[in-house]
Amino acid sequence: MQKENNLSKNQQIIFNLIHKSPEPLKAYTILFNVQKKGIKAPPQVYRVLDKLVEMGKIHKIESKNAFVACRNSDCEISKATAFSICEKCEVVDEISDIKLSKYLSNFNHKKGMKFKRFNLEFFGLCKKCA
Amino acid sequence: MQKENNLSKNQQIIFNLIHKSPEPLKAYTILFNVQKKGIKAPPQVYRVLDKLVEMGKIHKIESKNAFVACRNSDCEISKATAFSICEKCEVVDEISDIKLSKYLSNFNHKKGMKFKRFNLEFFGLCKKCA
DNA sequence: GTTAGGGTTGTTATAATATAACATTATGTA
DNA sequence: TACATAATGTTATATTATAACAACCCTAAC
Repeated sequence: MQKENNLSKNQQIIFNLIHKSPEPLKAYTILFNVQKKGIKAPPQVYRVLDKLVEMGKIHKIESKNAFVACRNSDCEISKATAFSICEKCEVVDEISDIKLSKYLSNFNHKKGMKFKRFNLEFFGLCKKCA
Repeated sequence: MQKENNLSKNQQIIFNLIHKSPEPLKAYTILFNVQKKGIKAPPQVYRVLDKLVEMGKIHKIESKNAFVACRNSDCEISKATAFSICEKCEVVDEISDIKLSKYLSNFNHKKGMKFKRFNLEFFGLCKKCA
């Protein structure tokens, strides 16, 4: 079992890269950037990405097939994620809004489905691009 | 300009297929199913899908790269979409909840971003699978 | 210390998803 | 008619993601 916050070599390399990136990174962008560090093939990247998502260290922006580091202590292992995405400059911000998070976590589907997790993506123009 | 609700041949073929499907359809599944009707290549499918999304006739389930017909009069050209997704049987339902839709449409980001659109995906187990 | 198990890594090949670029045909409208 | 716009057809290719298998490295139990 993975120790808390104790990342393996490849996990650390890829997490660092994503963490210091101001923008979401795509799997192959990551691959190109870590090849000099010995991570040479797609499966190595995708495996680490899956693991980091599972740990809640990063999130996948589904509409962009790209990954960002988690900046939020409220999303508890990626069970409640929300992002704002600028359609022009493509800046992505993780939204930390406890009210929003609670509202959605308590939302119950009419058809009796019990939700374990949600992902919300807002699109628009950021302050700079508006 | 496309007349309201007046679909072209390929659009009609692909919309019909998606509309009558109980589950989200992927682009290549669609392609295989319409090849007998003369739609032979991926770009033909993707173009129609883009157009139908733009018209609000279908929605893309981002986490599944699949498409469902819009069952909802409230999402006004796909500006406010929400889905429930069963992680076991993969059933997807479009959520029509005016309160939820209003709540999210009125949500304002702290950083001053003005949202034009959102997409929300809930995950869990449906009644049957729970 | 050895050995068994789980997690991680390395590697090759290939599957699945999506778009570029360009030629052609239809449709609506001045 | 003639022009503009949308839709279609086609080939090739780019991008995103996984299958499958071998090897390695812990560490906990015997």
